[in-house]
Amino acid sequence: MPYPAKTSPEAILETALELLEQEGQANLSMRNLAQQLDLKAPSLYRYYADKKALEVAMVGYATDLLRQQIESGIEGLVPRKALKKAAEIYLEFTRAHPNLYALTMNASRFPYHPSGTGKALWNVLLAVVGRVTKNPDDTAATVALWAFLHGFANLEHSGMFGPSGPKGGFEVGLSALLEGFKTRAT
Amino acid sequence: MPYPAKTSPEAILETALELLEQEGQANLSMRNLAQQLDLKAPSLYRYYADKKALEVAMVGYATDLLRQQIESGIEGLVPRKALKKAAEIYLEFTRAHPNLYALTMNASRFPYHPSGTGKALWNVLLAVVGRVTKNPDDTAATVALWAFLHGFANLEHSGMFGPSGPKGGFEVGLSALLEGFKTRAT
DNA sequence: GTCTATATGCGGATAGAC
DNA sequence: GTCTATCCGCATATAGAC
Repeated sequence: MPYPAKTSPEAILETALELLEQEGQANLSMRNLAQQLDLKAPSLYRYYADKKALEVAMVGYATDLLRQQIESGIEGLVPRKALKKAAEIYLEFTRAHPNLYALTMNASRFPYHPSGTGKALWNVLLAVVGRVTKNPDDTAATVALWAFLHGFANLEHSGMFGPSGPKGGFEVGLSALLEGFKTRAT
Repeated sequence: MPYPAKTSPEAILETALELLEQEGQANLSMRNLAQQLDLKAPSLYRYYADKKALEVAMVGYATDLLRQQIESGIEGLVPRKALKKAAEIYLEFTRAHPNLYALTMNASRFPYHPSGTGKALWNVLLAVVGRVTKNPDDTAATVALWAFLHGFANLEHSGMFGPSGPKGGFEVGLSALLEGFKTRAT
């Protein structure tokens, strides 16, 4: 008869995030998570209906955090600088939380849900790009930037660049896209 | 006492490739694979030491096939056209074999091995980009292109573009990169 | 609210008979 | 070369006692 409760939805979420980053997605099991919280696995189901519900919460946290970091990081910058800064923050985020980012983007398992935190993040990127291309709803250009950022982060995290590394590929690609987007504005 | 053998390394590999595309990576188990071949799982270990060895063979097949398709597809094209064509073939490949492509690029599990088929594929991309940037060893630009292609393919396959789709983002990004690469040549 | 015990299912891989 | 039988481990999730 433990009072008060030994845990909470927030504590579970926090611990899950830590466990994900430290042990990787493959080791994020309800058993391991419970162990970290000095609990047994069945107790977790009082707070999250199933594992997917917990993952949805984790993805929501991730997209919200990234959006916040970008929004505050680009404040007061002119369009071009803002886009570059947003790209850098995005990449830094994928480096700081590689497994959380992978979970977030591996979300083909979650049904598309337009009114989520992912939509808010998308809108921030859309606005940043729009200020450069002079088109506030430039889906195509935003998709292009997103693809580049995501691809670079993913290849880097997967170790696909090998021991020699990307050799300035990020800066070159970002500059080229910016150049192309400027042309697009005229 | 079955003579001749009921299977072969080649037949196993082929069936594994089919099974991967049809059922997805999660369902590619030694048991399922054996069933497709009218075998029992233990028999497979006579031909591949373990599952990882089989996956290595699959990745080798994928990178080799993609390299071949790009090489023959760009034959006789001028540099700019060749790069565009190579990018299109790359994307088409990821659409034709999404799960095989994912396995190939998910290869952080495989140790980096410079003398594999992946290196040959990289060299083709390097040459294609080099003809545009007038630098036969332009690692940075090749990384940028690769990141864009991989990112776009990955986001598309994950359903991250949502119901509205990428809205021309591929063409816009590719043109922007090409534009930037041309500038790089001067 | 947490626990033990369990249902149920999956996977990779091996030993040893035939 | 293929098989049966098995070991061993992992997982999500539930029932019901406390």
